[in-house]
Amino acid sequence: MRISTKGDYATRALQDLALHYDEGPIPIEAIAQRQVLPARYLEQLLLTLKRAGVLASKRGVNGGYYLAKPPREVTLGQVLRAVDGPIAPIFCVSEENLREHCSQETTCALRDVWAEVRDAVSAIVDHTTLADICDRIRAKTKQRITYQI
Amino acid sequence: MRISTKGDYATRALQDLALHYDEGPIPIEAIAQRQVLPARYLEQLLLTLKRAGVLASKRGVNGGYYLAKPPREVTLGQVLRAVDGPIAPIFCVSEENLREHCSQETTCALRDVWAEVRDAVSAIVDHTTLADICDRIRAKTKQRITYQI
DNA sequence: AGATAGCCGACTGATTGACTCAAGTATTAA
DNA sequence: TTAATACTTGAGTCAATCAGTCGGCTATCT
Ligand code: FES
Ligand code: FES
Repeated sequence: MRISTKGDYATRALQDLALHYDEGPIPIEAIAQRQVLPARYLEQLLLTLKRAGVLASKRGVNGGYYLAKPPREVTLGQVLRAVDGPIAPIFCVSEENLREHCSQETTCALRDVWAEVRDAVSAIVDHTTLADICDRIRAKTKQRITYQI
Repeated sequence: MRISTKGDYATRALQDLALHYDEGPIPIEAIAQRQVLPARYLEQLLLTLKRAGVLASKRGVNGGYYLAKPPREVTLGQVLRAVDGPIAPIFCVSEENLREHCSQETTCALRDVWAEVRDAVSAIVDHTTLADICDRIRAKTKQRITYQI
């Protein structure tokens, strides 16, 4: 039940871009350094995120990537589905793949359980937006500062 | 977010064993045929399940595998953790691995989300027992028969 | 003794994961 | 107009994991 580094890296990158929303395009290299991610690898992740409509980009000097929509409108679910596939833990409960049926469906109750799992995970990632992430980080940071003083 | 074939096959096999609880030891080959699974592969899965305390076995003629505990006391979580690793979607929220910390923890709100996901999945698989699975199957079958008549 | 069936370790092939690289194109600043 | 910047594209690499097989051993029952 792991998410891949793609999902990990992509969400970290988006978290970073959300924190720097309104600062114009941000180059891959800047994100990679702040989040400590391999730049050339991140490159292709951001590209697929762009193709998925989550990101937009600007080339050349002062170019970079930026969110195509405000942080409030981007969910983790969109990001995860874009870089990894569907959320479903097993093919026979995938939102796509509706044609392909499991041979044992009639005598198998596991399918229902996997569907529950899928729905539970979806419920979380589809309701958590980048804005929520930012809020949590700011809350954390504030708390840390308060205690430090 | 996929479960591997190990998790898939193991749960299918246990579902089968639970349905045939009280029938004494059941040979691998019988399970493999009923559930349409590769027998030699299933062999090693059942063995790890035995080492995990979920199954017991008897050798020789009329031997086979059987549940070490009644179906009511075996959860899918136990099975999944035995054949695949921990449920956590990412290493930094794994129940084990408590020493290893993520470099970015203080400026990363994703960790909390992955923890939510882990808890949501755990809640399902740790509360679903093989007995629940059997009940569901029997309910399904009954329904099917009712409609067929 | 012979048949059955689990136990154990090793081995393999294919796929996927996690990257890296080279060359190209658009944009801007000097 | 040239140079620098930075995204775009496609291909290539390397290792690990996955999914499964195989041979031989040991225990048990008839
Ligand atoms: S695993 Fe697909 S129906 Fe049981
Ligand atoms: S991913 Fe581990 S703390 Fe953010």
